[in-house]
Amino acid sequence: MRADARRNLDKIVAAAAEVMAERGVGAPMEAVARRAGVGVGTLYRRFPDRNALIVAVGDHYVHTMAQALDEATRRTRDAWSAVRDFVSWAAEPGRAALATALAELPQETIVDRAEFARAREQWVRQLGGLVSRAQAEGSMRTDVGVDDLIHLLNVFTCHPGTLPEPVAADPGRYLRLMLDGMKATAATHAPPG
Amino acid sequence: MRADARRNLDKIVAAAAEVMAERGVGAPMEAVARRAGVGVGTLYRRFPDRNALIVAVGDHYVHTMAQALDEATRRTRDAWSAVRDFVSWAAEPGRAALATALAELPQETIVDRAEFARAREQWVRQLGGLVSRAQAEGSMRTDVGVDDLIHLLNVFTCHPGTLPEPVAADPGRYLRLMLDGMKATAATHAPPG
DNA sequence: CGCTAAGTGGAATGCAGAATTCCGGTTACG
DNA sequence: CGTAACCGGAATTCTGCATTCCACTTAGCG
Repeated sequence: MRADARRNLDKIVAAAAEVMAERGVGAPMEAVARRAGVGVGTLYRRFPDRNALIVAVGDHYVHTMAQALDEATRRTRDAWSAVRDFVSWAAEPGRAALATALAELPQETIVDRAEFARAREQWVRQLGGLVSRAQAEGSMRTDVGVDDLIHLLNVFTCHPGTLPEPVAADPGRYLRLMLDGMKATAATHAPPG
Repeated sequence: MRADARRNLDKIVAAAAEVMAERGVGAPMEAVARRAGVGVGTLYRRFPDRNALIVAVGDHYVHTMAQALDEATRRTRDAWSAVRDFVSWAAEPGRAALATALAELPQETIVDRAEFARAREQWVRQLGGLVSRAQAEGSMRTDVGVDDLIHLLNVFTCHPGTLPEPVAADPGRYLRLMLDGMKATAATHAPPG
């Protein structure tokens, strides 16, 4: 594969991640091409159909996510701070793009891609471990779980286009509000059941 | 106006509210018609264009909202509980529909409808008063405001289609988490500056 | 009960925007 | 330099929605 082709391919995946975050996985192929600074022809040569592109974005996402989680874990002593750090990182602009894959793909095509599933499962478990530790350390409510965390991450991070503008502008602020609600001291209500 | 026509008109507004909540104000007219159980012809006879329909939905929304707020305020002594009550009410299934109007209309057409603007302003102010009282009573963080509350309501209540399924299924749970994060005791961070 | 104006559904039409193809023109690199 | 690998984007086809129109029903008056 020629060097320039390789470069374009990377640009395309990055662009696709961004565009799909903004407009959903069904975003026009041409929008992706334009954002990547290539022609539609180039896009189609590399990714025969939309699914192929989605798969690429999904892989990219899962990989990046796991890596960030690793770092957050390694950097901090207490679990709660690590969770906080990771969430803040994930909410940063540009990261948003990646989450779309996670949010919308399950219904599409990636689910049955073993490799993707495994990678995703890995970082979810990793985050889950952190949550458990935080709860064991008594710094996090026990009536919320990893899934809640992930869902909320998705809510504030996917489809920025459908979010009220101020929220889209600083999802981190709201995510942190959410985290404050998840702290052990914040619990006011009986656990669900 | 014939009785059956009247019935259909009501069904249409209700359906439009639902559909617009799910798919945005630009939702296909046919989808609205189908949901309402009428033909597109009927829809167009009553509402010559999309705007007319949006206006109807918007009015319906604002009116319902103000009323609910009234009740919540009247029913409870302390402001924080009233806020809680109102938010819970607004998150109930079926209510979601209405919020879209608020979230997307300003850029569209309704803004210049004095009546709508006034009604909206009224209930926002009303909720704002509640928030101020809650803060004065020391039960709510002072680094968040009415706008935050409204934005979050919109996030969890509009476009249920773009929300992760569990969140769409019970937005109230997450909204309450959020409220817990807004309680005075939950503040961990310096107010934004 | 019968009449008719009011009301109805949905097929038909027109169009905007997106998907996908194709190929004459470039460019990396042996 | 030569050429196989790449490009961009015009051209064409496809899809989905808005909007119109009219033959068919029905509420409700006399």
